[in-house]
Amino acid sequence: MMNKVNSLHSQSKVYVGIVHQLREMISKDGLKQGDKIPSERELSERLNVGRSSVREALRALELLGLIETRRGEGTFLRDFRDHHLIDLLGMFILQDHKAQQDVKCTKTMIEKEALRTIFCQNLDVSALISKVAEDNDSLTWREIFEGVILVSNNYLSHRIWNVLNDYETLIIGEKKITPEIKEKLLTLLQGLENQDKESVQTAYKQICEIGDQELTNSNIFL
Amino acid sequence: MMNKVNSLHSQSKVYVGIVHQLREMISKDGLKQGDKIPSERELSERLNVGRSSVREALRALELLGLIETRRGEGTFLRDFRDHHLIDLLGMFILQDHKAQQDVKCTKTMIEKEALRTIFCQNLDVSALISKVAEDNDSLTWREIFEGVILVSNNYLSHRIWNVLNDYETLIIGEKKITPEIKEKLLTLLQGLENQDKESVQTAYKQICEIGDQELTNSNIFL
DNA sequence: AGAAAAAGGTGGTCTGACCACTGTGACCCT
DNA sequence: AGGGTCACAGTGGTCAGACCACCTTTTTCT
Repeated sequence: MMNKVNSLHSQSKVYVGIVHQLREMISKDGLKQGDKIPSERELSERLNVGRSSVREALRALELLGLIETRRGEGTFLRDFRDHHLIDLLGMFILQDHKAQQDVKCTKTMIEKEALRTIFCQNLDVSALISKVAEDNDSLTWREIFEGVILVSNNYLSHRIWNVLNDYETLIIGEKKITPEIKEKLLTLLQGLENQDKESVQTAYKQICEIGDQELTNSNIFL
Repeated sequence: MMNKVNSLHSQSKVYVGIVHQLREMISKDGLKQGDKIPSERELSERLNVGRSSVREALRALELLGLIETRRGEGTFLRDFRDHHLIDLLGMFILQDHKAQQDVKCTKTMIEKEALRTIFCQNLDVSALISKVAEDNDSLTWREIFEGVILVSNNYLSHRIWNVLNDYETLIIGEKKITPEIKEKLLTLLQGLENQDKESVQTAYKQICEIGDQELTNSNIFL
């Protein structure tokens, strides 16, 4: 008898096939984060494969942070934002300076594009402005730009940005919001609201410069 | 008797400990890409763990693209830049939210950024020009823009673009290079070479419009 | 009814077995 | 000596079964 996994992905190893089966299963059954997936033994039976192969697939996904296993309970889907790709990759490619630079460029690209979209479509940033305007010291860099990108309404970019930001944070630590940056941020956001292209551009550029400056001071890897 | 892996990472699961051991082993022995790492059985013995646990760790790293296994030969380190970060993200993040619009926007963003980089740094695109200029009917859309992005020298963006392009191709099929587009492409590339910002922008915009038009004709999902 | 004990399910790990594939080296024939 | 063949050892790929530790649920006892 032909087993399901191999019949669909005949050239792959079993565990890779299982990863694919799992993905299909998740989307077919509409599983969301926090939902429980079948037990290892049940998967092993349903897919006609050994439990060790199921575990190889599951452990791989777990290392990536896509699933979470709780002994005695079962295996559950995690919030995809929580994946550990970053830690893993960082662990292995930390020494690659070019990679770091690529991360920074790509992240900046997404931020700029988000600002551009907001500007061109004149999207509402008033919520962000009041958030920044609040005298809140616990405000993080991530919250701000995550907000910006969310407003620009590109889910995919948001995901990618999150990954890149995690990576950067891992390497150089959390960026602080200084009063100086806060001021520039307000200028930027108000520029977006008032359709003042010039001030948006210069403010963003200044923010980046300040960030870079801080980066070179704190990056122990450079 | 206490085993090595658990003595160092007592709270972790065994396979996670093995991943760490492996990383240390790699840096201590100065292993480079292409080098062979010990066999599963030897690792199992050296670390005092079961072979299945070793395999769970190895399979996870393989799924990430950090190592490569060849049956009958052994396990080898891969080029770390070949990691599958993006592919995996694509597989699990793009699955349910089939936000085609997001894919298109993000892909366009990368292309524009690449063009901008090439323009600002005045990078050499003569190779691309001659490639397009050749009367070669087998020229694909992918080849062109992959070339553009490669010239811009952002590996990470390149990887992301590849995934997005694959995804788009899967949904709407391969884009054809019509003579009209070919002409615009040449205009664009020559604009890059001659530092003619205006013609680059308008040519790219026109290319996108033509592409969109074709897209709405052929997209069976819309 | 409430608490304690037992049972069943789940992931975590190890062992041993078998298969398919690869490289190597001994062996044989010319 | 040269060239080819073949058996063997090593490697990853997979499976089955056995424990263990832990959690939840059910049953049992007080």
